[in-house]
Amino acid sequence: MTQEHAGPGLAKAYRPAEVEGPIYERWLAADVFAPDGAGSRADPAKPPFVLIQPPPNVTGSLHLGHAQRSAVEDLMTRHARMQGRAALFLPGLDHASIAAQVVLDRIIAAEGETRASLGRDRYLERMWRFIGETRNLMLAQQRRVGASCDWGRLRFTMDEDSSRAVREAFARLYREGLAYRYETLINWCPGCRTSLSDLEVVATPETGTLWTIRYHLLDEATGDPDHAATISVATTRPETILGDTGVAVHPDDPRYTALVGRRVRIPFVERDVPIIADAVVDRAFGTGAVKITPAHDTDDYATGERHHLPFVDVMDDGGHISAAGGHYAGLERYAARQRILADLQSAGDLMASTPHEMVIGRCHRSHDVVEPRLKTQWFVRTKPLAEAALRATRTRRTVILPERFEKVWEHWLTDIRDWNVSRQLWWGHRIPAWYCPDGHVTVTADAAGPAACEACGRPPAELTQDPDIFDTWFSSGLWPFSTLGWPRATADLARFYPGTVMETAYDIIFFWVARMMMLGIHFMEDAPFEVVYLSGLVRDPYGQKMSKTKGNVVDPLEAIEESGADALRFSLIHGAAPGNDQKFSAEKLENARNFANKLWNAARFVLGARPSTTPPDAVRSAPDAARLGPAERWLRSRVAAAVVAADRALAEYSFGELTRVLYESIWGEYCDWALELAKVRLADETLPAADREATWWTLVEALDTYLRLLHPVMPFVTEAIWDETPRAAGDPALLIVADWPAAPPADAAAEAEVGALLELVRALRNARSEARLDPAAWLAVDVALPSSLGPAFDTLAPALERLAHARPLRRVADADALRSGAPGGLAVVAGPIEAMVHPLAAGAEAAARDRARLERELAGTETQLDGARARLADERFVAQAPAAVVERARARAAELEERVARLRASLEG
RNA sequence: GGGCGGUUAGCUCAGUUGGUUAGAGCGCAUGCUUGACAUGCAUGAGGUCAGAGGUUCAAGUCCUCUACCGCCCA
Repeated sequence: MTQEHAGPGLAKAYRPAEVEGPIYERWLAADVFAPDGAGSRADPAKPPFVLIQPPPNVTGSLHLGHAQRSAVEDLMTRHARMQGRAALFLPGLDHASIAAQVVLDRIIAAEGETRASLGRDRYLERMWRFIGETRNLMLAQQRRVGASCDWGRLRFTMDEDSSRAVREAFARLYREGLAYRYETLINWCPGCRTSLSDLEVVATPETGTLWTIRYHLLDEATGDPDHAATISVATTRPETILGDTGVAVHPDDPRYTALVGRRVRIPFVERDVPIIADAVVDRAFGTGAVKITPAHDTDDYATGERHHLPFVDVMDDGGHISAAGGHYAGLERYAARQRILADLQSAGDLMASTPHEMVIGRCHRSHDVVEPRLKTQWFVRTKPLAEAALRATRTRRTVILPERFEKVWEHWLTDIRDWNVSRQLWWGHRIPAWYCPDGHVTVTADAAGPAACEACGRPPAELTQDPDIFDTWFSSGLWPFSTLGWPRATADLARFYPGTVMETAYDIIFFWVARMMMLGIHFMEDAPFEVVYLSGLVRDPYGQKMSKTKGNVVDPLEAIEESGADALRFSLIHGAAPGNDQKFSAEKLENARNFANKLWNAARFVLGARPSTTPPDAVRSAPDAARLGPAERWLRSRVAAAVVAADRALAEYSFGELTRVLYESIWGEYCDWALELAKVRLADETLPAADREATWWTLVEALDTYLRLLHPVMPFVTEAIWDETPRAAGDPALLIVADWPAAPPADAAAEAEVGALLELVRALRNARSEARLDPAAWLAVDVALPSSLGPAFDTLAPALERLAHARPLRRVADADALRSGAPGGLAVVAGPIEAMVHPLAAGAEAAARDRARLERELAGTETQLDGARARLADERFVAQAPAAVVERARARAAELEERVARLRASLEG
């Protein structure tokens, strides 16, 4: 594409598939994505713009949510780049520890393998092979969306730099006493065979069963069970009977006072346990007596600690009963439950069973019921870190958008509990802790491991590394600085930390944003970003979350192939507000595609309408102000308004507003009016060439500005058109690095004059339509207008004729002259302008319809006038409202009065 | 149990610090092969802004309560 082929060189319809690929290649070749690339035009005096991409999970293809977020991230990056800031959009991929294992487990299952059959080393090999395949696919998808990432700085959460950062971060936390190893009750997923953080457990309301079970008290004399003396307990989990080490009642419960201190025999495991009194027991629940299983229940754990009860773990890692469960050993936990219930039944000790509404914790990956279990795990002490994160948001060092999320942020960080970072998985960062046979712990950031046991000096050969890996969010939490080279003191780290914006979906605000804030502030002594922009979720047209299992996932590539990347981006940004979910629909996509096509065709017209006197390679400069007509001045003023509105929307991160402004300006003003007004003038050979040139340059200037404003949202089509658009001196070769436009001054007079004349065109069209006159007929129209509009009218009359399909459009002296002409005309009132349309053949029917139209208009206007008068009659309004508001109300009332008078005159005349 | 959000045209959604006549897209109706575009053009119909109360000269917008829908935390 070259300038010589401008206009005619553009195809009749915009075909994104032919345009997008080559343009992306040109951007890459020009090296404009990197803030320090050869093609960068960044001003070193301006602050850099840094957006580290939330790394998508490397496990699969991208969905519409990714496309939406890439679009928003890219929009911000491109805007900043055009403002002359060094803009870093750093891409990445996440190894997604547990999520990846779930995916790979499914794949190898289809191959007849299991994690166990492969073993750790071969499993990890298989994983690297798998992500080698998905990785390139995912990166290609991002390019198709148009993301202007600095691919040279691409990072992976499992690459060497990230590993170094993870080891260093953990070693420092350990030294500072912020990481510790401890045995306690943790969340265990038997399906994933790993512990989970509290966030990964999903509280699920379910209807279970509450069973009442009878335990036999021991005869105090013989120590044998007394078949007559029993205590009944209520439980939803009979299988945990095997781990019971106590029965508890409320200390003030008279039903049981006499039993406290007695012992009962736990059936099947034949364990004798005490009846204890503890205020934690809810007397109203079940029988008022509860079994205590300290190793399998959070509340029981605390009770067990208070009363020094033994902790008996009766399950294994796969959720089967362990050897501690006697002859139930080996049974899956729910099978064991059924067997135990049956055995209780036959023993006569199952007293009742009732449906019970309860909340069950399930694994957010596998949906297995999470088992509380006693395990030794690594924890991060979060309290001090969370306080620092709260300070950052409270002082507005970091702002969360939309602001309402700051409330949940406050709440969660205030009540935060320590973070279990150990996972019993294979795919992830190995915990850099080594244990010696004496139980000493050595933590080191050294990739080679410790030189000796820190405590007793035993050689490395006698030390064993912790088999566990880190929660995937631990490495993610370091992302804002690990990506920049930390812990090494790199130039990137100095220049690009802290970042500017963190864009992510609101559903991972705790998983991720909170951890980045905590760890960023801790290690870098400054919050990792200025703004947290939380996107909503993209749902299907019915409001459902998109998921592979539901089969309602829309592949962004399909949408791109169908309608183009720009259309997809626009449709995902248009009408969306931060933090609000949005439904994706084919109609929105189609509308966006139509918009791209509209812009394309407008450009095709403008570029093809170059006056013959203007050379094809002419350098663009501001049009000659002395030769601008009212339409040109009007357009320039409207463009200025668009720049102001776009700047405002961007400053407020209101990207839906940005697209709304641009759509309305480009389609509703530029295409619908400015181009149509210009057509006549451009074709008018009687005008001096310089006038026609000034008109054309005004159109080109406006197009150029719109392209710049729209580029961050629709980068491909704008770049393609700009390639054909005359450049100004100093413009770069590519729009992506062109300057963001500055708003030219507004022209209030031109806006008022042309605005009134366009209103006349609308009123004439309306009159013709309402009277059902022949749409093809050129109708003679007389116009009476205030003298202030005279010059603009005279200049624009030929264009107005064309737009209203009215010819001749004659200016008459005043309204009386209007009515003194031939009878049978249709009266039209448009603001301060009055007109009389003369139908070719005066029909009684048309006249009647026209009368009805005028009467409707009069009635509506009178209603408005009544309202305006009532308002002004209110003394309190006049006294208390701001003077400007009152003034506007007065002007409004005066205008309505005039309008009513004109309509009345028209009806009478 | 605690908290947050939503309820605006047939559908999907915007709506700035309260201030003219509440907007858009799609859909609908009536027309139009007007030389950039039928992926288009013109005109039109369609809303007591969930309900009730309050603050204010003025409320879709602020406050209180209610109903329904959704989400988060426990």
